[in-house]
Amino acid sequence: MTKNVTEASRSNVSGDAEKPVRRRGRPTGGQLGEPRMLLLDVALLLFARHGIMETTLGAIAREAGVTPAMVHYYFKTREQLLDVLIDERFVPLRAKLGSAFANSDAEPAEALRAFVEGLVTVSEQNPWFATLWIREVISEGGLLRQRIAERFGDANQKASIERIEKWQKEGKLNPDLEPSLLFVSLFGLTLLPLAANFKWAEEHGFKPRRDNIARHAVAMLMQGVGPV
Amino acid sequence: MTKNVTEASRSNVSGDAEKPVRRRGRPTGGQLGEPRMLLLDVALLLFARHGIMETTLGAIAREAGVTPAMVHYYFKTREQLLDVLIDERFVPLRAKLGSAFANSDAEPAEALRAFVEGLVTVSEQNPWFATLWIREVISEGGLLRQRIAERFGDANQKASIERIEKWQKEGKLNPDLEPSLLFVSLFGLTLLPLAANFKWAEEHGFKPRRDNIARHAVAMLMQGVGPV
Amino acid sequence: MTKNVTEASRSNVSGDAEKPVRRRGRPTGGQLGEPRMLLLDVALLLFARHGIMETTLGAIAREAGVTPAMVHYYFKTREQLLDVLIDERFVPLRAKLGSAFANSDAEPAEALRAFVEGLVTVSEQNPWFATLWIREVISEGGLLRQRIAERFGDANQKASIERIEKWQKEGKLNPDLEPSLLFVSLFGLTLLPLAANFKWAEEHGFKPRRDNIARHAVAMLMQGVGPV
Amino acid sequence: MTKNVTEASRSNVSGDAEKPVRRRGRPTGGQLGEPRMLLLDVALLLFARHGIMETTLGAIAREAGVTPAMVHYYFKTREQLLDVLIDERFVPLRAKLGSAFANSDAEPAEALRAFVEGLVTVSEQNPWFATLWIREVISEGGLLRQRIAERFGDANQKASIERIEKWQKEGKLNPDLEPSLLFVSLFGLTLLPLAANFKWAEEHGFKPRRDNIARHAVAMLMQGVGPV
DNA sequence: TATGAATGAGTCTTCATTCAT
DNA sequence: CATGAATGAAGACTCATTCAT
Repeated sequence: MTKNVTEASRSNVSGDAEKPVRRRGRPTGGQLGEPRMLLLDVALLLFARHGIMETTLGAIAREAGVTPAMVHYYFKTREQLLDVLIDERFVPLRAKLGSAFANSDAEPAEALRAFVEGLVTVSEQNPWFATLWIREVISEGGLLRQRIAERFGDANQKASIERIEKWQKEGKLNPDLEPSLLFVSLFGLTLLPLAANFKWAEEHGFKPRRDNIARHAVAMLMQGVGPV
Repeated sequence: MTKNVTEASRSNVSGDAEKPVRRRGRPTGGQLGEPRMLLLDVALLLFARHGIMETTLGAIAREAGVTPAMVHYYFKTREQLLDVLIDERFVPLRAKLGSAFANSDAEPAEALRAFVEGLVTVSEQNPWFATLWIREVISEGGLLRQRIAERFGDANQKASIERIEKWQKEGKLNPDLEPSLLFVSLFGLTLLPLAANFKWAEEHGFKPRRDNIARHAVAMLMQGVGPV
Repeated sequence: MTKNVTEASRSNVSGDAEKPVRRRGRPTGGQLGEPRMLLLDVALLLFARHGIMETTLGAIAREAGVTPAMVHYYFKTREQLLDVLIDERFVPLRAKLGSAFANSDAEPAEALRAFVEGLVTVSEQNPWFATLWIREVISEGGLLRQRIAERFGDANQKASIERIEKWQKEGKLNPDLEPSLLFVSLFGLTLLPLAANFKWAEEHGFKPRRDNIARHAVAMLMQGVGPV
Repeated sequence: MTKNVTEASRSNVSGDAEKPVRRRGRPTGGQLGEPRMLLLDVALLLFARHGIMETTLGAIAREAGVTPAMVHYYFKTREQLLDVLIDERFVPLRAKLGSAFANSDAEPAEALRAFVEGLVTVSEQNPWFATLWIREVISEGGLLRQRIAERFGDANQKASIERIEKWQKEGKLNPDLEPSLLFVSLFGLTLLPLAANFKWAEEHGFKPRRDNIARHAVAMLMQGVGPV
């Protein structure tokens, strides 16, 4: 059969190593829904690497070694792919983080430290987390922001803020802090450095400064910049 | 990627009025190069609102009330528009911030506080600054990151880091901090909340919590979360 | 450059009916890759009719009764369409012509006559051949020139030239000829008249002067203009 | 004044040396209509170098060191530029060649030889002649073909053909030639090699093989390929 | 379940052309 | 005379999406 020029000539345009997660060849068999999971993984990887809008369904398909039509087959539309990603990947993490804090009856400072360390741990286990959270969740206009907000009423958030205010009144927390900003600050001390520094799959082994980030964030948290 | 999905689904996602900055009608007279400046303004506004890749030249043109061909007339390519934006809008701000810190011979903590307040001030005067810096400069893969780096060698950055290390050795700064992360933390304490909360030009009057953000950041900076 | 001037002003410049090769309606069924071949045919037709640069992908699509996007689907870029055209249409013909001459051990004059007749035959069977060869291969700056040269090292050409020199030394060929120009002359005696006169597919039946061209060229070749 | 990126960044895209004929700076004074002539020269140069359709008014303007608007000022439209070019540059040459032949009462073979040598001479003095004649005049669909034909009724051509037929009947010319093709053949023996080999202005001095081309063409003409 | 073929809508870009100055 | 600014129309190319198989 005559073949179009298409695939053959497509060159890897970005300088990235960009090794496909999996390439060609029939799926290795496996469970039902396997390709679906693969596609979600690949999507997260590329979304984090290049941004959501910058990542085309075609790119995801190529990286996963399937046809663009198949991405469509599984998720029907780009929008729905995002929805699925949020429901199946973001919400669980976010819930875990949230409840860990909400249920802790540790001392305030200790609870916050635990939260921060939880953030770093989660990011370590999910390389896409920091980048996507910073770029697409926190930032005004981020593509995931509204969706996540919808699926995650602000009851939670309100409770947290009130808890902080209570702690401040009890003299257990720096009273100059702005309760509504504290959580953003915690993200800023952890996810932002991670988003800024994370070198993707290309960096085999040697994950740099992970510990440092946690230690640094905790240091800021506990004491600020001033000397002991 | 296609913009149509976006367009279709973001229809005034944050309730923005999305009123064009200026509409039709002959240029209001004015200085030479006026439209060029208008276009740069509009571009920054939309880049910050929706992200760089998400913003088409056509969208900029529409918002500015000109034809897409005219955007092209002034900047020739999308790439060059970015370059101009960086050279004429980012670099000056960045230089101002940098030199303010570099030349300060105040006490460490005081210098950092000044830097943080400078950041907030700059962001106040340039509504696009926080969002774009967080999304497109700091974040790995951000579209402005490399360009800005190119135009802004790391000599500067290195000097700052060494200065911090020196301060730590002199016992003037919390020794548990990671020098290379301190600046990212400062961005995280200021720009991140700004990027997260800023409601654009549409919000006439009532600029919320600006003071709070500076105060909160300084509080974190000076003392951490702990009570006095 | 703009096509609109052209389009507007060449409206059936040579009285061509300009009937599309095929119009709308579902593909007539048929073999796999059928549209690809159709597109190649149409492309050659239009390239020969109007020149390569003057022929837009859109024009090819229109003529073939498909969407511009589909041309793109099959060839991805204009450049690649040219490459395919060369590889699949030009190179085979050129190879046939070349080898026919190279392998002939006929007398010199006879070999040249055969080559000339081969040229005319090929042009008869491939209406686009003469025009495109003259305009885009031979002429300095022709769009196909370099590409064909790349795919067709000059080893061949060199061998032919040396053969001619040998013949001249053996007294079997007019010694006043310039070996390196002989082949161009042969093209000039055959393809140039063809390129100048050929009325395209539109002219059903009645193919004018084909025989004459061969006869004339051979007459010039064998004897020049002088009387017997 | 703020300057658009436009000019500054336009890079010379083709590998050609492409030294502008004249650059910037006010016209050096001079006679009325001077720029007009310059523009015609530049246009012919570029048309021959890159083809007519491929050459934009902008390119001509740049090469001539003027604004695109000025090209327009002098010629109003692209179409009219072509018309002017034909009237002022082609027609005179063509007339000279034609009348030289028509008025010659030399022996047939001698008249043809003179015509051929005239062609080569004209091409030598007008580097653009061969290429443009081959590509845009002789070739079916050439952009100049129809226009030149219009301005140059075929009375002339008919007369020439009849003259040739007469000569044939008188036994003064090879009777196997096709009268209507003889002139095309002459072009093919002279202009085609010239069009194929001409290296533009870049080749300072050293004009290769010009003499050879005339000699070769005459040799073919007088005697064909056969040995003496 | 999967995909090759096809397309409509949209992107950036180019260009000839206009016009006020 | 000359041009900077502006634009409409078109060009190549991209992409999400559909659909028959």
